Amino acid sequence: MTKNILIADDHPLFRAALSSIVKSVIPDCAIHEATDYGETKSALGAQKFTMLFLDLNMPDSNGLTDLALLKKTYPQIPIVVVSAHEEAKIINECLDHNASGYIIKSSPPEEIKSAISEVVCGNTYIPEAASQGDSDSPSTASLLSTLTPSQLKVFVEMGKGKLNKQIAYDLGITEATVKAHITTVFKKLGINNRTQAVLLAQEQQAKSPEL
Amino acid sequence: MTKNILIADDHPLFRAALSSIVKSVIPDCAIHEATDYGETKSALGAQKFTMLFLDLNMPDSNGLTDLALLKKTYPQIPIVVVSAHEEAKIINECLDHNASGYIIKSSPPEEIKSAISEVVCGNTYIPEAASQGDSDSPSTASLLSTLTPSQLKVFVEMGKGKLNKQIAYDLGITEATVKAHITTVFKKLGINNRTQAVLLAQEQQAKSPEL
DNA sequence: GATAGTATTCGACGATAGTCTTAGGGGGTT
DNA sequence: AACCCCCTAAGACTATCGTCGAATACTATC
Repeated sequence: MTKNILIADDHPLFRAALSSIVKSVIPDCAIHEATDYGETKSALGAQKFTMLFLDLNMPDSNGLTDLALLKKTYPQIPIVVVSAHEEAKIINECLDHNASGYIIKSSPPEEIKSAISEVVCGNTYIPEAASQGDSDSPSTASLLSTLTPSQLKVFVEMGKGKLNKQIAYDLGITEATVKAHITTVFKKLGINNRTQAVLLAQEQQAKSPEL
Repeated sequence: MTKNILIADDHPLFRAALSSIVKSVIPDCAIHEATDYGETKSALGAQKFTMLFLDLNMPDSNGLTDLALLKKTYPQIPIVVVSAHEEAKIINECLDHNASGYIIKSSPPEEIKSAISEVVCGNTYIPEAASQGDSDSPSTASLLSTLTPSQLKVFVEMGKGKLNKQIAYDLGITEATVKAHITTVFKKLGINNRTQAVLLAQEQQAKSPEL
């Protein structure tokens, strides 16, 4: 069976480079590309993919929140996060969100190859930089990963500064339902109003800044 | 007359280096140091200073917002912003806030010396990197600089996720007054609710990230 | 001194946010 | 079947937010 693979990155050169590496590891595959988060969502909705390479630094991306949202929507698709960052914290937060792997953009092609090989076999690839234990307090990322898909959607929209009424309209649900989700989200995150939610959402975005 | 000069930076080595340069340019001066934004405020309140070197990346700093607030509180004290950033946008936003100069941390000592010389003469020092014109749309920074001191204080507290009641208590005014300020701030910034204000405040902080 | 503009202050009032309770339908587990 | 969780949603209620009008005061400019 031909495997559909989606590469989501706003950098054309990097898409091409990653694409050629993927083809060398998996000759029997069809590679699709997305240049921003919107295209990524559309592509995932249009057809089935067996793997997704996701850059969290795309122009319209909400960072780790997007990873969480995609993973909730398509839990069966392995997601390999692609980023310039090497910090163990960020890598671990991605893994908290059940990413199947993490590729540092500056890695040598050989390392990227082995990472892809691991993931296609169903394993998780973790760069050496993330080996240090990081289990002090429940990270924001792990808190966010306890949110259900609907709760995450509401959280994301709330993080954009929208009113409950607007969120309800955009998501096609009632304002009462939005409020219900928000109340649950607040309890799960240990906060009690929406400005703190916005601060949390921003904090997550700050962890995946531009190159 | 002995000049009191305040160096606010969280990096001990850099404070020492900058201090020695300042002394070489102005032998007749007393140099004081602050390691975070809180200490900076305390020092400015305790005695008069003739110049302030301000790092916007200190741990408890709110970035450009702090610069605006300090400049509103002590308009007569020349402030030289010290940062690792070289982007013209950021530099221009600092100048929009009436900073008297901008020193890029990686600059050679000679350039720092000439910058200090300019500022002590009452001139404004602008690094070459900021020469490009940048007059497309009214920047957030210039919008923020239209806020009065009281309005800025409320805005900063709001950006921390506080309730109006808490802001009122902290600033020693009535909740009604806080609300009135907030309404004015919203109109000036062209927004209509506090979550968008938080997003703007975060955006300002994002422009002075860690080294 | 008169005037205009603006900052600061505040109370009143409508709008929005958030909690709690209740409830029906769907999916999965034991 | 009984149980649990998710999604949805309505009603009622409190809290918080945000706007408006109005009073005072501080400019500044004529």
